[in-house]
Amino acid sequence: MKLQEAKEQFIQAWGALGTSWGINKAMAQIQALLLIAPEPMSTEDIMEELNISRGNANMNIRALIDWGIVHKVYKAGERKDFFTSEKDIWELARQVAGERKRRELDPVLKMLDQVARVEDSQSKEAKEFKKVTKEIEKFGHKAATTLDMFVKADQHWFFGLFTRKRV
Amino acid sequence: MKLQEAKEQFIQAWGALGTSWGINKAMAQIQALLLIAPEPMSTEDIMEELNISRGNANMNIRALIDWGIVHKVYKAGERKDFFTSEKDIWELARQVAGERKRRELDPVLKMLDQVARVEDSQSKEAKEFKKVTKEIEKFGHKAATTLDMFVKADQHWFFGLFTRKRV
DNA sequence: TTATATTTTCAAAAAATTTTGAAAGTTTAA
DNA sequence: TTAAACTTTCAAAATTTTTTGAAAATATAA
Repeated sequence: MKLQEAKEQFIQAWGALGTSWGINKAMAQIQALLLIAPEPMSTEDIMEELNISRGNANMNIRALIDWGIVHKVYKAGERKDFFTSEKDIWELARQVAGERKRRELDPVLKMLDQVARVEDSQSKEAKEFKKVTKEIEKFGHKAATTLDMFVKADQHWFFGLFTRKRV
Repeated sequence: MKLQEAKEQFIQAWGALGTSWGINKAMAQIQALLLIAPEPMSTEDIMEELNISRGNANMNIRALIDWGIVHKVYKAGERKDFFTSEKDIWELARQVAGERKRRELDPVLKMLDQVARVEDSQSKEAKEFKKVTKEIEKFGHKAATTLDMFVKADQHWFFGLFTRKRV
């Protein structure tokens, strides 16, 4: 396989994966492109390589920066901004996991805490509602703890948990 | 908070959560509704409660069955189909994790294996490409192993790993 | 069998999301 | 200062995804 073909396949697959995880295609593809780029890229480089507009590139680069996985780089003697991706995959996964927890899991836990205070608790309906939401809340808290550990953990320790023999 | 209000809040939050994980709103909301329903529901019950069309209800119920988290139930003397959700949250999470691994992670690993066979490996570009994709592949395999463990694991053992003291 | 109930399909419509591109805003060099 | 380089914004357009609803298909009872 030629390099160009391989790159295209990688970028397109990464875009498709992003899509099924609620991340828009351009954003995922920019991330993929920066991952495999040996040098920081400018907005124009990215626009050209992915065939996307300036506005699209700009917005998604900033979203990636907001996620903490792409960084602005200043090049001496250059006026434009350049961008690189975090390249350490463990670091990337930690960052994404931490952000998604904060943005999605934490608000759901808050909501579950709210709805647990349902007044009625005589009816069959209310009983089932309370039971299920409490179970989800318990699970959610355990997941939150696990994610917090993951975010702080050392890669070798973490994966070791699943490859070493069960005690 | 009144039960009706709590239900609505739960269902709408679940729908929103689904959306940010690449699952459509109706599908996530049907799942939420069945989770808190004390009895199996018919397509009509679901249509009415969520204000969605028959086609929409039908397609998404089938998608949920396809994911293995909603089941058809036959009610004696009734002609229509009724549906329930898997209610055990651990079981639900296992099922979803297993399916997503199969549908998304496995194909990406296959792609990475493909692109690793890039011919050129002299250029800086090709070197970086190989390096990064190999790193992702290694990480991906570890994630796959972890998911496989999760899917087979007992809840208490699994969460215990993160709450017990590190050895 | 026939009629009725129920489910499925899918083209078209609606809604949601993404992308564009040009204008406005900002920064930097001279 | 001014002007050029560069970045940001956002309304409109394009695209993608979801939803609808009615017709077709299937299943069940009489």
